[in-house]
Amino acid sequence: MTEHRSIRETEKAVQAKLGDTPIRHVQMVAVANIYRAAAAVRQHFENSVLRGAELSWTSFVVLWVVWIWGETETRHVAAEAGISKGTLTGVCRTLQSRGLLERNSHPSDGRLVLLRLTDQGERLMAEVFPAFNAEEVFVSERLTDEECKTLADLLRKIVVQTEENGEERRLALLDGADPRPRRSGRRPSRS
Amino acid sequence: MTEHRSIRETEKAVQAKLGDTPIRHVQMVAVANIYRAAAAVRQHFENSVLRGAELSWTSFVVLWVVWIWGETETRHVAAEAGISKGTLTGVCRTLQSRGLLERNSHPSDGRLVLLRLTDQGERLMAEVFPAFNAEEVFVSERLTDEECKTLADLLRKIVVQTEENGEERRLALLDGADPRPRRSGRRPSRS
DNA sequence: TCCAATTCGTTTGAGGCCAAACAAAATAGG
DNA sequence: CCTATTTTGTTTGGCCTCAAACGAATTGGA
Repeated sequence: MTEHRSIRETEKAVQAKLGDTPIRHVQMVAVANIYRAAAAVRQHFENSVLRGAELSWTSFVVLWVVWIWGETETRHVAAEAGISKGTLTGVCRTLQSRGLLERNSHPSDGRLVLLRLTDQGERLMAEVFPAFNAEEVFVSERLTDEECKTLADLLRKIVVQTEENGEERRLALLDGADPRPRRSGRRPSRS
Repeated sequence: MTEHRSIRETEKAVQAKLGDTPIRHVQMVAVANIYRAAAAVRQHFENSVLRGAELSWTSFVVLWVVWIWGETETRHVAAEAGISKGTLTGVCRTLQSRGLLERNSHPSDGRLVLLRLTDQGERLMAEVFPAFNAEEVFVSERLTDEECKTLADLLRKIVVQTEENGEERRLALLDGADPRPRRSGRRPSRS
């Protein structure tokens, strides 16, 4: 499979490149591994359980949120699934066209849209979720239950840190300057 | 910011939904948090250090790999960066067009392509990497160095598990059946 | 009772993302 | 030699992804 260079080798190469610049290694390795693990896990799920159900990771997560919480406003679904509202619009379109999801407008607030699983969506999730959990168990097979808890706990601290202090930090880094626009994205219509 | 439902609430809702079906919760939470943390961290980095340099997460990782290891064959870069070779082709095109990366053919094996940073790429990385590491420190601010090591270690076990046993597992799950093609992707030209 | 400000979901534009199909090159085995 | 087979990077097709722009709807003041 994908063969990576060893941690030790990498550290040495980094040190050689940086020389004097002081680098905090443990944090570097921790963050790198978060991302590597997330990619590996996602890959495995998409190519095992999800492939059979013709679902991408994201569509599964969206279905999961709506399945667990019942009829839900899109803004909550986007937040819970960890995707932008624009992305959600597209994913819902796909799921709706496959007959798994239903979109209804809110009875009293015309801006809101409510999402609900169709019967077919319910049936799919009842079948896929246990298989999904079985893979969660598989990928964490080398961890004890206790270690899983520790892992979840440490990761939660990182999530909380970025969510609670991230925005302030980003502002501080800009130090008054205007944030650069993204390289991609919609441009102003005209001035 | 994004307000999530509490773990406890979620567990309760899941239990209500699943009722009898036995679910391994600690693994579920651990895997969910890996993904949540990866997304949160990536978001923070893209909107802080990387935004200023007009780099996406992936282009940064690609530059980083080539920076650390020097002139490298594309297949190694893709593996190290954790992206598919097709994705790498596109990312390289972007980086090359911005004058940060150079592509040279291998002197003795005509199939290979070698990647190298341009001087401008070198300069950019020398500037961006320390800032990047500072953000790695920021997101792990609530963890001690010891906890960072533990975190990296637990995550590594998950990566190793999926990389060493994932393929076999996926084959076992199929149990002889042909793997379904992806929903998206190139179709056979004609038969 | 307006009318400004806010809060939604959608659209837009550019890029990232993968697997499978593909083409070019190198290697292996007669 | 010369033909399979293998190994590379590239192309393709369909989706995901985000932030900013946008329009529709609601809310808050005066």
